[in-house]
Amino acid sequence: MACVHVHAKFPILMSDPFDLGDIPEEEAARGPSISERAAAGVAAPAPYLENLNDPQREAVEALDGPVLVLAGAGTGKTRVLTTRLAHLLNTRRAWPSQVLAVTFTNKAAREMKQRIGALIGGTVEGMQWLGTFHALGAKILRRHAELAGLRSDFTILDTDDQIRLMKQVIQAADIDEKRWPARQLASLIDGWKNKALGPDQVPKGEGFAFANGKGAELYAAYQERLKTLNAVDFGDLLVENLRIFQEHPEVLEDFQNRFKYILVDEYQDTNVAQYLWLRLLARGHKNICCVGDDDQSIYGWRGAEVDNILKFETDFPGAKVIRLEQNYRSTPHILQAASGLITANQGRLGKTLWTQMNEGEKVTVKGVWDGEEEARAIGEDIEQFQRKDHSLSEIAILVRASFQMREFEDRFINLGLPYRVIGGPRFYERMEIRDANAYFRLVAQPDDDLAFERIINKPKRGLGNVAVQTLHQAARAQGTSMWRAARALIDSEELKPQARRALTTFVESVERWRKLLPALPHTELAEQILDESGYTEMWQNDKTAEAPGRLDNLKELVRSMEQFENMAGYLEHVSLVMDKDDQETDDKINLMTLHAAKGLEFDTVFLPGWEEGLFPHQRALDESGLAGLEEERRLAYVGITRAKKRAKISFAANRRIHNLWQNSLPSRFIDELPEANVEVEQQGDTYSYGPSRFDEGGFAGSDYDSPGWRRARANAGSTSTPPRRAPMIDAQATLIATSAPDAEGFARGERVFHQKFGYGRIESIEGTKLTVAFEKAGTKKVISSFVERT
DNA sequence: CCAGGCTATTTTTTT
DNA sequence: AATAGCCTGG
Repeated sequence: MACVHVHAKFPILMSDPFDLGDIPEEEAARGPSISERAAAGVAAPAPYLENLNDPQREAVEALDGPVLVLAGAGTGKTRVLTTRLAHLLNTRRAWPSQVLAVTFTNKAAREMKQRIGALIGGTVEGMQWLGTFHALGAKILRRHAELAGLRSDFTILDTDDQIRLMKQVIQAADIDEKRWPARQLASLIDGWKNKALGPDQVPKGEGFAFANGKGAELYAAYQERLKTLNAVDFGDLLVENLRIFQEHPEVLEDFQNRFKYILVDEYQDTNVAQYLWLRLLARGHKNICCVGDDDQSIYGWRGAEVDNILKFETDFPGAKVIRLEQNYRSTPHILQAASGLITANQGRLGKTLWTQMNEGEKVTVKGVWDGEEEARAIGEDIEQFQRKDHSLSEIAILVRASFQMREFEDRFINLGLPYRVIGGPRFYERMEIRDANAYFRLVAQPDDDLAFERIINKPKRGLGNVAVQTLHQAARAQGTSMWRAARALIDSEELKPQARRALTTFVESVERWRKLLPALPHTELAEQILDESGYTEMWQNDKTAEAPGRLDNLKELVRSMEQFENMAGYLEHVSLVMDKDDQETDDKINLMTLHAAKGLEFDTVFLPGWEEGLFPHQRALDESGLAGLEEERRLAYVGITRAKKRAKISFAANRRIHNLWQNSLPSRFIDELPEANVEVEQQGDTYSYGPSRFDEGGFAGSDYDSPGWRRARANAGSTSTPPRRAPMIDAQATLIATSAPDAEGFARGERVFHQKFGYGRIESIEGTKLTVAFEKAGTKKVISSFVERT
């Protein structure tokens, strides 16, 4: 073994004897020798430790046993994580290949690799177990695929494939796909997999929730279909791991021995399956370190269990809990505003964030007339900042729902302010990219039925529904894939001559490409496939506005394939990594949802749309009650804590949602902000009214005593109008949510008053929606509860 | 097989 | 309002 230098920069990774994929078990279990470890201790304290504060350093140095690092916003979480890892390697506690480091997103994994590389120098190639839960799950599953009834070249289906497959399963079970949409089943099954429940473990009640009790049955059928397709979905990547670990203890033991140290990022976002996976793997050496912040748990709706982090100490006895509370990001006002808000939540571990920074500006709250004015006001603010040399890329607008973005985009285009939208549809999700990938998949994996079906008639080859159905039946009858069925069919008389000819050409082409697979560089082959299949041509002949963009994307796709060794490598990447990292560095305003903002920071953060119903979102309240409300509040907390210097909250009195004008109340979160850290901003000529707390305080210039306003308040605060559903009340009998009342008592032709549009006459009524011909504003659709009888 | 019209839908999003 | 997915009729 190479001699050991203990410096911050040295080629640790080159000497890892375990770096070579599969290694004998006993060897894997052996760490660096005693003398090596002792030598490490003698060396001068590593320089990277010196820049840490006390708790940070403690978190880095507490290498043994379970550790939970509660890292508040802006307290140097990533730094601790990466430094800890570097320290681990540097002190020779483990070889890089013996450390399991898990993140949620590919972005986080990339970042971690980069930063570790910078710390210890050189490459991080030896860290073969650094990645997302899913990527690591896939890696393990590929090694032991046969134990799960799969071949190691199984396909990983994305959401789209999943839903198409479920559609087939639903149809096969003779269930009305209209009444019981595949989407819904998909999310149910997803939820079950997040909880690590197999088809036989689905709780009775939940299985009943779909297709009159067929839920679990369909789940089982779906799993069966996956197995025949030699495919898994995202959830399976972990669930199958769990199954293997449970059924084959020797395999589990192998991994337990291998992973001497486990590191987990964003632990508050883990779901049950991930938690079980970690717990099993950590049972070996018990050196597991989880980093997270219960106050930033905002993914409950997709299976994350805040409970995991809340009960860490119980799960891992003897766990050390370290709190990182010194914030290096925000000013005291911002920090206190956020802290004050989050104290309204019940289930939390509790942290007290503090900072050494100077006081700074208070958080501002502004009420505006409607969404358009909100965009106008923020646009003006930004122009002001711009004049003071505030860089645009240090400004962010964080919205609750993406439809809010439009108003800002419109406004910015108008003002000529450059902006970028973060998040949104991803590269690999675009239709043309998926189509291209389906071609590649079919070539590389002949039995991939979903890929086959996707492109069999794309471009149109005269193989329509009839032909596809025939193929389906043939495949099912023979118990093979559609590809094999197709090959058999072209030698038979079953298809019409036309279809038969088309299918023959198609099959021959695919076979030709398949032969080229080992011979030709995969990028060249990709180009050839796209050309010869007529796929490129299809878009060239398409005269719609998107066509040129799609062709560009295809070119970009082929270009980006270069970084992979071969087609198989590319396909694995594409199924696990749905994002593409091209980080723009231009000076532009950042526009994104609050969810997308987690982990980011900006000098100035605008937080528009703080209105009841939008934020907290009505649906979160309706569907998850108090838990939903608390998650919304954490989202607000995340939003405020993104700001380094300025946080600017606003709310509108009127907002158009789905073309309906809604009258809105300021968000309850506004009232929960500590008064001392908030400044109410007013625009001189703007009609505005204050949040309830400011009611008495004299919020000048408002006429919130109008009938509409009174009515709106009454509506939100009481159940005087009969609610459609029972109002949600929590244990303290606090009203959480009431659903919108019906349009009871209104009649056509009646004269009404609306706060925004004035007087008008009702033209028609559909449910709670009224079409009203206003005297000044013209005909509009409005919600009945915001209209006052005159 | 395709076009065009109809209807239902519209929180957040990763892998 | 806008859009996407689905069905029906030619």
